[in-house]
Amino acid sequence: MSNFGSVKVRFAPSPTGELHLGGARTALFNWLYAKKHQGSFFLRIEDTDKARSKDVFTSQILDSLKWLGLDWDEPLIYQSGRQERYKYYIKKLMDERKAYRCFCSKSDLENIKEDSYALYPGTCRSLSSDEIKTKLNQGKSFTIRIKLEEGYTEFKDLVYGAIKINNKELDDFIIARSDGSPTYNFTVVVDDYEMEISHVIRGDDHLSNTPKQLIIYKNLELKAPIFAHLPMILGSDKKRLSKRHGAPGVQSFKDKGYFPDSLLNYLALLGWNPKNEKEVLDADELINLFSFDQVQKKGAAWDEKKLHWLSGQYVQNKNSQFLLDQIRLLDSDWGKNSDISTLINIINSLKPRAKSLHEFIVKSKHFFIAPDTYDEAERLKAWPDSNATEIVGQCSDILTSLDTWSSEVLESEIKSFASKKSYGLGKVIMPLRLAVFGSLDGPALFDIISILGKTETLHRIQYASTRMPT
RNA sequence: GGCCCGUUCGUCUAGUGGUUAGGACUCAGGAUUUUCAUUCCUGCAACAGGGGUUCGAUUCCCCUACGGGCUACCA
Repeated sequence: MSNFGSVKVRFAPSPTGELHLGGARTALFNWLYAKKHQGSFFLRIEDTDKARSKDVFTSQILDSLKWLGLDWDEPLIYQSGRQERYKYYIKKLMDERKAYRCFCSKSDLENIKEDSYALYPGTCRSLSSDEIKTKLNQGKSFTIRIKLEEGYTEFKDLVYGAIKINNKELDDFIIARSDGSPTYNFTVVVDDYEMEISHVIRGDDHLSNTPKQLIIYKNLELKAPIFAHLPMILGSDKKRLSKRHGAPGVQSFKDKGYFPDSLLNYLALLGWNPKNEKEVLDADELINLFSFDQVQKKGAAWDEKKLHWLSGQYVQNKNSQFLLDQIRLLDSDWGKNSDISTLINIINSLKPRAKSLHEFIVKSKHFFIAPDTYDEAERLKAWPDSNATEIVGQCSDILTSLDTWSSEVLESEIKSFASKKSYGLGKVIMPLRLAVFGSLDGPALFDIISILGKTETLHRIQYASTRMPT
């Protein structure tokens, strides 16, 4: 923490799309840093691009942040409501002659520049006041450009270290458009200053913008914050994640039944490492361990397989009642005809097999719906001949005669039957499993039968026997 | 084109001027299990290339290649 005051950070999404993985990671690191230093975490909606900004995206972004548990401090800032402040600072620069009007039109600029890469040559930089007056009287529109001085601009990035660039590489860039609206680099500076942001933590696509912003700070004579740039998150093709390339939204992970804490955990591991070998870390641990010197400089491709694995680790650590509540949030109809204790039993039986809430829903299907068809390959495997049919029939008789219906009793009865007949256990269990569950995969057979109950189990066997080899 | 940034197993990463270059995910094989999964064990697999500096470089420096970013009256 700096000696100058408390840590204040911000996440500044533009509402031109939903929150995707990259944005979520940026928000997370800001949040972690704020929490670690008992600082504040603010949100600023950069909605000045009127054409692309939409309110629905703002609320989607806020919803996603809430879901992730990245709580922010008030107030929520909208750039669109701050036009007067930008004007104030632009006027200040104009008054102090640290910025100037540029009357060049777009086509002028195309002609002036030798090629499209060339810097603005400063055509209007030293117009006389008479010239300016004349152009103004002619009603010529103008932009406002910042006046660069010779020299170097340097700063120390918390992730990338010392960065130094020659101001010659930059030109007198535009800070206000011809309609008077400020450009991004300018609004960021004004906002971060007025919000008293101590640390600007953002994607490294802004690394090259930082010198420009520093020049604005300098011309405005404002104290600049500390910068920390985060490497990009890439897709599996190693390309930068962006809205245009179909970057997955946070919402889609919620829909797939991933837990917010597992996604947060995963995201934290992308571009940062806790410097120990423990990877399953809750928010408190992340906060505790977080540090910029363990942040990577290179982009990181995200990998759903690992997220899936991590999610599975979280499933194992959740209690079953919680899982039930969460499943119901995803699908309010799930198991609606069963009582709670049955549902808890189902969840328990599926727990080691499910890596997301969604998988509970998929894998539990045949607890609720009796199978009516059987996969051909599985039939061949479990019911190769009439022998299987006979075994299932004998099991059915045993089950019918049972009064006590528990996993343990079922197991011992079926096992003793198998050994009495000298059947391998698989010879008994496989055909039975297919008959009652419609699948060769799934929870322990005796758990299935015990959860299904006597009536349902016998029904299913009865139906299956009509489909078995004779 | 210019400037900035980067490059360790397929992926996420640890790491050091002298290491059998470590872990995790994935994948393969094995053990356990009534199936699947879990769990456990084993295995495959990396320092982009070339020059230096050095007794010795994956590690420090330079170049090249490759990748990314900025170079907008987008953010």
